[in-house]
Amino acid sequence: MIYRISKFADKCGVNKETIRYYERKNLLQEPHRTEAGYRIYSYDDVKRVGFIKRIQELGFSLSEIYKLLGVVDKDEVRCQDMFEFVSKKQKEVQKQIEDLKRIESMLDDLKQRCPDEKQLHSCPIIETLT
Amino acid sequence: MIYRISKFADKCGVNKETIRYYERKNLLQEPHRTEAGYRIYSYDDVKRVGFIKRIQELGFSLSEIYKLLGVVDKDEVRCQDMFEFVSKKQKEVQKQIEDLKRIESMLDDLKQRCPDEKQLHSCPIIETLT
DNA sequence: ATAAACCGTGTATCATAGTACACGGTCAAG
DNA sequence: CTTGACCGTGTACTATGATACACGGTTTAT
Repeated sequence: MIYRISKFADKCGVNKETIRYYERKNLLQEPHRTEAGYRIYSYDDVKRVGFIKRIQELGFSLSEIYKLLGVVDKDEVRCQDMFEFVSKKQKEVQKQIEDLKRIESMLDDLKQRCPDEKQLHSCPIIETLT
Repeated sequence: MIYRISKFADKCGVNKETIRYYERKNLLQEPHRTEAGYRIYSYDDVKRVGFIKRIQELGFSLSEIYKLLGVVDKDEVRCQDMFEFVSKKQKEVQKQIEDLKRIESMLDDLKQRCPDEKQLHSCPIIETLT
């Protein structure tokens, strides 16, 4: 199974410009080419893009994924390194959750200040924030 | 109390380019000018930038703040509108928290798959995601 | 009087994650 | 054998929230 870029992008569920973009960003190594210079991809490449997309959904940026792929591509100590990567990201996500919870309760606070008849009063939210 | 842009930006705790940027984005109305064309600001403007910055920290984007300021600047029904703005943002933040919690538990799942001696095995995280 | 500090406008740049388009070559079907 | 679909490269553009810089005019301090 060998694909040219359009079919490959379809298989991966992404735009073909995204594939070229990932190549420029070195998330995908230079693919083999036909004699006319067309990129050709294998099913392994589909799996790699799948990996990128799934880990991206877990909150990793492309530059983090680039480093992570460096780990994937080397055999030594990758298990240890992956564990650390994931642990670090987990801590970041936990912090984001805490931050958002604080914001959520501040928004709730603001709502509590509103009078019951919202037509009749000056706005305490604006006053609180000014 | 009247300020030119540098002192004004200092009072607001932002860069003066940010002030000009907010003006371009219509978050600040066109300021009065000296005869030489220099922008001049009052203490009310400091309060307005303070409002922008505080509400930005609550997760509102500048384009949302732009709409919100439209509410602030009109007197009618602003209390009702503010309440709705804040409620809508609160729901968004709650959703973000839920999403991040799901991600956090997925990251935790991945960690659980790791063997105890991280040197010795192939990496289950990579296998799971591939 | 002159240098330093300040202000104006316009444009460019940063990071992030792509998307779009122009221009030209290649390939397959009718 | 020509048309349409596909591919290549390079460049520009999207949104977001600023930040920086060049070039020229103004104000302030010494």
